[in-house]
Amino acid sequence: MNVEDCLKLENQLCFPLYACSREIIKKYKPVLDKFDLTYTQYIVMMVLWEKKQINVKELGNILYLDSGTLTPLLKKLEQKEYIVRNRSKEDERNLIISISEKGKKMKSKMSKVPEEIGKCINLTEQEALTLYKILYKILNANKEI
Amino acid sequence: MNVEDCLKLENQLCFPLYACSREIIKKYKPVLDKFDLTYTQYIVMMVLWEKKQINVKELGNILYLDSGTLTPLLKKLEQKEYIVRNRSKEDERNLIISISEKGKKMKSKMSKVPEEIGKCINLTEQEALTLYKILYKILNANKEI
DNA sequence: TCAAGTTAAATTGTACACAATTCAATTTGA
DNA sequence: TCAAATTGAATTGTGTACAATTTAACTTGA
Repeated sequence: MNVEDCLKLENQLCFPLYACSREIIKKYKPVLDKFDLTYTQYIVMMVLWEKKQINVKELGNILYLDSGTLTPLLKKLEQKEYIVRNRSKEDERNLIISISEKGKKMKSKMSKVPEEIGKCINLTEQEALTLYKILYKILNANKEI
Repeated sequence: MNVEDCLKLENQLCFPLYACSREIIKKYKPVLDKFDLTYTQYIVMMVLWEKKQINVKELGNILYLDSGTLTPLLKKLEQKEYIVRNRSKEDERNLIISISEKGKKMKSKMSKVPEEIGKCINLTEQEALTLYKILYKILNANKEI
């Protein structure tokens, strides 16, 4: 590709990634609004449905987010009573995030969410799988450094 | 997929999209810092290198951004003297964004940027193309509605 | 054993994103 | 023709993102 063309928006890979990510997250909004969750809060809840307990550092590693983003977000989730924040007895530096009963109960109510969103994305099973694999190839390579 | 599994983070398609987008944009930072541009400012400049002139609405359509995001960002680009903001004579509602001489000159200085970023992404030519096509399939389908 | 180094969260400051509203300019239709 | 509707930016308010710094707790090594 020549110098002229390589700086065209249409020849970038990051731009459609960035735009696509935001467009899909917009589709989540009306669905998640019913549960008083933002998309970022929703993926935090997803981690907690699996892990039950986790500290901020580990949570950040999983979600590629730092304490600057997570601290205020976790405080909001605690206000909504979906999680509990507690300092670790063994190491006071660690803040342990635990899911609350209310948070656990929400999971079953949200079981239709992935399906609802899936309907909005016009990919074949095969395309979705290919996309998934390529994205994780990028993410995993990135992590190794 | 059962109800239990469909709410697992690892089974989501949006999450790696969201994480990947942010991870790649982070890679742009040290490169764009040299030009005193953020990633969003950079893609605005890309549009202007091609179009020379465009109003906020059209720019927003291309970048999937609204005036709430663009208005303050464009004011910053004007302060840096990369663009000029002017009301249209024909229709005072339209704000015409034009590239400045300084903005034009920056383009050639930035010709190595896409290559530098490309080196950070470990995809084969074929994978990159596949990813590109799938992302635009999603974006275009979304636009039609 | 305790000063120096490291670590985990929190804080600070900047910059998006975006929904919702406002404001001003233009268009439209009875 | 002019009030009502529409349109394009700007504004307002909330919620991330993230770099850089700070704070407090823990670890380490001379």
